[in-house]
Amino acid sequence: MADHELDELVQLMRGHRHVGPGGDIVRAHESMRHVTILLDGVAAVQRRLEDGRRRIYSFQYPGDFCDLSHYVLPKRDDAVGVQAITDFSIAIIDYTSIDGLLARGPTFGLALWRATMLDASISRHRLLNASSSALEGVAHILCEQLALREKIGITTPILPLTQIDIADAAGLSVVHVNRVIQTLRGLDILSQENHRVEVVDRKQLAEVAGFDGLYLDMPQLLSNWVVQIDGSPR
Amino acid sequence: MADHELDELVQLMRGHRHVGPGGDIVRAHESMRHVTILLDGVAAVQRRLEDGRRRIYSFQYPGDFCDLSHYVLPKRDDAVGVQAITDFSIAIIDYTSIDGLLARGPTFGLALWRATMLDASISRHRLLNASSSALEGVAHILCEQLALREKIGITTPILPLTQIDIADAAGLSVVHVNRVIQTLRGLDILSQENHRVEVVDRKQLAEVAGFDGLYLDMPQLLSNWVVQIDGSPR
DNA sequence: CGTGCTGTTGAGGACGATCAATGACGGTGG
DNA sequence: CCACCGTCATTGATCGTCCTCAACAGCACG
Repeated sequence: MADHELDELVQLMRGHRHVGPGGDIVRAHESMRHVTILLDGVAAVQRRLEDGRRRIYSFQYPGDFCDLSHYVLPKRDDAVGVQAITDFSIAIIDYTSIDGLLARGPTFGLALWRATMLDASISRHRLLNASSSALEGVAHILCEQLALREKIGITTPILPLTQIDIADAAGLSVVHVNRVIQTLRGLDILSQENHRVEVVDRKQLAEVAGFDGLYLDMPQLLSNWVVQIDGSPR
Repeated sequence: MADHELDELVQLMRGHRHVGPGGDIVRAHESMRHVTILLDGVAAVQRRLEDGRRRIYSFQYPGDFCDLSHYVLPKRDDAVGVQAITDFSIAIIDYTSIDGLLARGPTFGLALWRATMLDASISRHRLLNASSSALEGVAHILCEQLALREKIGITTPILPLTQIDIADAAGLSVVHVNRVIQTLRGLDILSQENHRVEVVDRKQLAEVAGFDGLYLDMPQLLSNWVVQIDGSPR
């Protein structure tokens, strides 16, 4: 997508809003008339089960669309919601604006299609990952998050995720995630500091995880641009 | 997508081809200049790991596109391939033809985007499913396959999958899948006949699986039409 | 009539869940 | 300033699920 097309998209954004940690951005079972774009912060795409457990499908960073699926498949109700992990802010684009851009030519549609394909690809990758050990699984999630954050210019080795978040993303119990983290600390991959997930040896982490990173190699990413719009420090 | 648009698509198809069980339709690491459409038979979207194991991401039926992801993300190499489960035949559409249709207006692009979104949605569902028990997992896969087959007019209660296929799809060992199948037979959900997966009590199967089926409720499915084109019995 | 693939069965062991209790930290109100 | 509470992190013990290894039976194929 060329620069002037990004500009057009940006000009359609309206209604900035702030949300605190734990707040819902996209509630399940809610019908929408606009898509939401994450401007700053971290969010979890998740699903709540009847018994109160939750499953995190992916994490989102600035530049990600939160609820494109509702635009494409409005009837479908996955019971999938998006929840704030940290403080953050969002912008909104009306469906009618999207309609207009799509009608203009195939470029914009291709870009959105591509974004969805990437999501699907990452989901598939998660499936692969799911069948391996807990150590590998957790390490893989950490690698993936580091890589995703780096792509949008966030370079701290400290991840803003609680062990609960990691457990729900990895499909493990919190207790076991804790033990895995202890192990990673023992291997000098995570810092010794308690109450914090800080990666100190990324190379070894990638080795433990069997992390490839190729699947994140996104040609023509849709991200990278919101940073310029928002300009807020992170 | 309206009927006349489907017709256009059909007219762009060329190069029918037959493949035997076990054959590759889409090999990993291969660059393409066309997309492939499954006309008849069953295929597995899978990935081979270094150690020889394989992981099945999904099964495909007539009307499914085998390799849309290569069109959208040509650079990306997931090492994902498509393999024949049964005998089957395919057709081919050149990238240039797709380009042409996309340029014509947003309808076609939306349909393809939607198909991808559905894939992503099914992948996510699989992730949910993965964290539950083996019994639930296998039952869920069986339900899903029955539902998918029904959508395109296949109503036999006999699934053409080996226990190995099911194991690779569920992320379980073959041995354990066998035991789960024994259990399902004991519950009179599967037929007693060995060497065959035949569902006799679908309702109870759905109950065991916690199967919802809503996530397969595809508005404006891209399938259903190849059946009319090909006309071959199944 | 061997050879190979799928399915079946048994025994032992590793991994991760669950239950339960405690510690560390931050915020709130008396 | 301190007691109280909620959330997150940590640790121990026990138990169930599922994997691995190993052997064998049925069936198709040449």
